Amino acid sequence: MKKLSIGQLASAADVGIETIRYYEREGLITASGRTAGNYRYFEQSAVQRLQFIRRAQQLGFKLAECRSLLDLQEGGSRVQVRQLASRHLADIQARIADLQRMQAI
Amino acid sequence: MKKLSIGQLASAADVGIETIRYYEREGLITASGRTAGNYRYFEQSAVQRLQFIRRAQQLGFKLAECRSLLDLQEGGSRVQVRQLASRHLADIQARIADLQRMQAI
DNA sequence: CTTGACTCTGTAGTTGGGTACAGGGTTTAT
DNA sequence: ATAAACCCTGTACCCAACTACAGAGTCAAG
Repeated sequence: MKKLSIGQLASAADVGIETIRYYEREGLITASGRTAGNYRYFEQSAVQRLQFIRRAQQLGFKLAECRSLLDLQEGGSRVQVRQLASRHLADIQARIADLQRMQAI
Repeated sequence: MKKLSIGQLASAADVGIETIRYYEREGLITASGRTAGNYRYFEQSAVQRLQFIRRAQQLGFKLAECRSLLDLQEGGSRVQVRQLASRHLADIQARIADLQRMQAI
């Protein structure tokens, strides 16, 4: 499969280039290599990875939590990912119920 | 009903004193008055107001959005509050569904 | 082979949402 | 009446998560 430059990845995943470099520094994503001229290149799967991060983030996961989720995923322990995620989702659903219960809303 | 000092309000609503003063600066809460010695005092209802803010925040509302919600509430337009909130909740639920749909999780 | 778009590192600035004093005045319990 | 606990303003600092350069090197279309 064709590799992606950082700019191509950025527009495919709809995030900024600087954001990708930031995520790399924070250990959330890794370029699969560098060109002779030191340009990063990424696998197509990086698009999904970024989308995963974005979604988890929108659900209130912090970047460090996203990293944990991705690490677990990497280690192949789907069960743990599911547990971590559903604990978080349960939390969110409780908060929603909470808010809905408030007569003010 | 007995009024609350900022410290009493803070512990009743389980937020920091500095946070309350910050919310006041940002227009999210107002002291109902000041003592002769310039101490703020708050109504009991301020506790609910702070809890409302905290809950909305945990659901991903920004402080400015909380302020809008509270303003609408103040204006008595429950319907608009409900609309704004449920639009947001729908959004969250869509994101949850989204994440759940990702086979990765 | 040029030129314009792209990327590199490094550093600095921004925004949102607080949190921490300093240096002072006020309340309250005894 | 006095000491401990509380509160005041103002300013500065903090963290997360970006975002914006600067100055220099690289790539690709014509």
